[in-house]
Amino acid sequence: MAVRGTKDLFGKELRLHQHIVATARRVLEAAGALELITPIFEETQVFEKGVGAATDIVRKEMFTFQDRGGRSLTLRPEGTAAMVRAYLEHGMKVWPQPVRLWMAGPMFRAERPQKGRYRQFHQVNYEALGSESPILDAEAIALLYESLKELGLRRLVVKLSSVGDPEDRARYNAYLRELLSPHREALSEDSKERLELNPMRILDSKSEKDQALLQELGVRPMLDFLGEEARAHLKAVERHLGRLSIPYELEPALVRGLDYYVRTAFEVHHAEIGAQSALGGGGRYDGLSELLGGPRVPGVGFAFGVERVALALEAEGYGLSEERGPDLYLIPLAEEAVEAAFYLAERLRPRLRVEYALTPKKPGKGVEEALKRGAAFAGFLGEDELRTEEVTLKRLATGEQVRLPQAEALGFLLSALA
RNA sequence: GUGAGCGUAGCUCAGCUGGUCAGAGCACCGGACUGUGGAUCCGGGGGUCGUGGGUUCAAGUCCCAUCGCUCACCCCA
Repeated sequence: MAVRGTKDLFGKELRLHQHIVATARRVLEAAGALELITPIFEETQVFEKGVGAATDIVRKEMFTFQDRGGRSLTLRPEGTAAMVRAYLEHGMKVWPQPVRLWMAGPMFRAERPQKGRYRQFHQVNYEALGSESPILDAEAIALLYESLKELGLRRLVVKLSSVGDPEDRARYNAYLRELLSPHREALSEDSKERLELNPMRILDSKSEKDQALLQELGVRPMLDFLGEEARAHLKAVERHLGRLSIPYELEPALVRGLDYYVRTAFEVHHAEIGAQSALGGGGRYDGLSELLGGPRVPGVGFAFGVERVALALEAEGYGLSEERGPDLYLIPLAEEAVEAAFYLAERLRPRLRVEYALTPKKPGKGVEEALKRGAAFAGFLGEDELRTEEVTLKRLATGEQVRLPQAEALGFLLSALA
C-alpha cells in the first residue's frame, strides 16, 4: 500500500494533472514568468522562519528529519518560502524587477487526509518579486483566475481581503483580545487557543457558538483597522480587478494561515468539491525575504492545488478526450511471425507508435485487439507476408486494406497518418 | 490530534436473524472461429473474507483489540 495520504498517479488521472499544469504554464509564461524547480526538501529553518513558528504548518504538519550530519531538513510544506530563498541565493535582485517565477511540484503536510487534502499533494506556485505595486497584486489574482478559467472552470468565487500592515494587524489583534477576553468561556475550545495565538482566526471559525458571539458583540472587521497605505493599496487592487472584469467578493473574515502575509489576501473557491473548497489562495508578503536573512524584497503570489482543481473539473463534468492509441498494431498470424512483428515494430519506431501481439492471433481476434487499443492501423504478418517480406495494412476507420513491402511501410504510414 | 462510517477476487459489489457463504458482474486468458471489425456463447485462472484474539458444535456473519481507508473537525492547496 502507498503510505497514508499519498497515491500513485497514472492513466486518466495523471493526464488530467499534466493538462492542468500545462495550462498554467501557458498562462503564467505568457505573463513572463520563469519556471523554477526547487528541491523538495530544504533546511528546516527556511520554513520555520519563512512560514512562521506559530503557524499550524510549522507546529504540527511538517515532515522533518535529520540527515547523517545531524542537520534538520524538512519536506517542503509550501512553495513560497523556497522560491524566495532561491531568489535571494541566485542574486535575482539584480535582474530587471519585478522577477516573476512559477513552479509546479509536490508539497508535503502531515495532516489527516480527507477529500481534497493529501499528505503529498501538488501545487502550482506563482510569485512576483521586487515591487510593492498593487498592479502586481491584481495581476496575481488575474493569473490565478485565468489559469482556472482556461481549464474551463466556471463556478469560481474570488474572495478578497486585506490583512493590513503588521502594525494594523497588531492593533486589530489587541482589539479582538480586549473585546473577547471577557467572554473567553463562551468560545469554543479551538477559539480559546486562537485567542492566545492569533485572534484573527476566530473570525474564520465554523463554530456556530463563536459566530453567534461575534454577531452579538458586533465585532468590527479587520478592514476597519487598515492604515492609510494599506487602505489605498486595497482600493487600487479593487479598481484594477474591476477594470479587468474579474468578479470578486470582499470577504472581511478571510484570514491567511501563514504569518508572512501583509495587505492583500485572496482565495479562489469552488462550491462543489467538499469541505476543502479553496482551489487556491495567495497574497502579499513584503517581509518574507528579511525573515530569511535577505534584504527587503516585496512580493505577491499564489498557489493552487492541482488535486483540488482536478476535483472541481470533475464536479463540472469535464471529460478528457480518449487516450490516443498506437499508429499501428501488428498481428502475427503464425508462430514464426511473432519475431518478425517485433523486428518490423523496431524498424518503424520511433517515428511511429507501434505495438504488436506477443502470441499468434487469428485475424478476427487480432483486429478486435487492435480496435480495443484504439490503433489507427492493424498490420497482418502471416506466412504469405513472411515469404515475400511484406505486410498487410488495414486502416481500421475505413476498412481499406493494402499489402506492400515492409520496406515501404514507414513511408506509406507516415503519409497516410499525416 | 478528535469524531463518525466502512474493510469479501484487479475493479464494483451480493452474502437476511451465525449452519455448502467462498459468489455475481466487469476486466483478463482460452475455445467456438483456416486470413479480418470492439458482438455472442462456452470454459478458465484468481480471494489467509484487512489482521490478531475470543464466544460457539459451527464465524465474512457475534464480541474485543489492532491496522487501514473514507468523510468531517482543526487548518489549509
